[in-house]
Amino acid sequence: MVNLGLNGIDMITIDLDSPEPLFNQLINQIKLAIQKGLLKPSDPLPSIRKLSSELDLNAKTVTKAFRLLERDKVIETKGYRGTFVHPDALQNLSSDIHEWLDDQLQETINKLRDAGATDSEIRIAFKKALSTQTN
Amino acid sequence: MVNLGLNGIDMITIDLDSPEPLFNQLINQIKLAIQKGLLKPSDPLPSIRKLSSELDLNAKTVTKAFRLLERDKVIETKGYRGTFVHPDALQNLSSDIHEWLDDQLQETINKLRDAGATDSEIRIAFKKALSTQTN
DNA sequence: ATGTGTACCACCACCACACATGGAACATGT
DNA sequence: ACATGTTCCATGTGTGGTGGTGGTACACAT
Repeated sequence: MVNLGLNGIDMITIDLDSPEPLFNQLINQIKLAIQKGLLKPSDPLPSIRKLSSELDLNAKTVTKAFRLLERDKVIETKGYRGTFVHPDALQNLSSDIHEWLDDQLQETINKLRDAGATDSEIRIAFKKALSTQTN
Repeated sequence: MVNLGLNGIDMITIDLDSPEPLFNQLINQIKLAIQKGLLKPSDPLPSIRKLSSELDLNAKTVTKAFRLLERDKVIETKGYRGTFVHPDALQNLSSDIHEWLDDQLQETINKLRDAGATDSEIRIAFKKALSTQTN
């Protein structure tokens, strides 16, 4: 369990013993800090290297969290200038693509099942379709 | 490599060293025999126990092949009376749901990817959707 | 030089699944 | 009694994905 005081405020809590993936914990903690107002839009975030060393995580883990947060427009990376809270972060906190993902896949799977496909066959076809690159 | 003479005709060839799953080889061999006319509609097939012992396969493997062949209406199991080639087998030989399966899943996955979803996220959502029972 | 994000290499532990095996029991009908 | 398909128990092996770690290197700008 590691706490990080950022801007003089304790906001990041990582539990190394939790079954929850570390990068996911980090994502949720940052979102929570923004929602609580501890981090405001356009505020600077610690660099990947600083966060990884202070939280005692690998840089790759922090990088992964940042990459996903940026995709969802919760943060903004500006190259050598560092990473910042996205101006519209508050609006994008709840924009979860996961529910939509679940619905889409559930719909497709129901259709395939109705056609008589075995779950095993669906899994195999799914693996094949996913491994097919879209290059 | 095992050959089975059925009705005095060699028609089943199983390669134990092939990467192709055994149950799949069996399915294709039976379909091929029907297509070639070596097995005709309403012809009787060897029992699961006989086939498994003569081909040196486990009964479960043969059972799996038979179950899938029956789902596709290529064969017909009549309980204690044995298993027979389906009367409409020739029409159902080409009814491969696999191509359709591949297309459906590829289409869905492309849509999800375009929406920015990670392959990992897609996999997680897929697993969740598949584990959701339709009872 | 120093710091930023980013991209690649490799490795390990864990877990879920596919495939196949073995054995046992059941209901069916002859 | 006998043979049919069916269904449950269990085990093992191999494959492949995930999460995480470690290191190195690059382009960028101060």
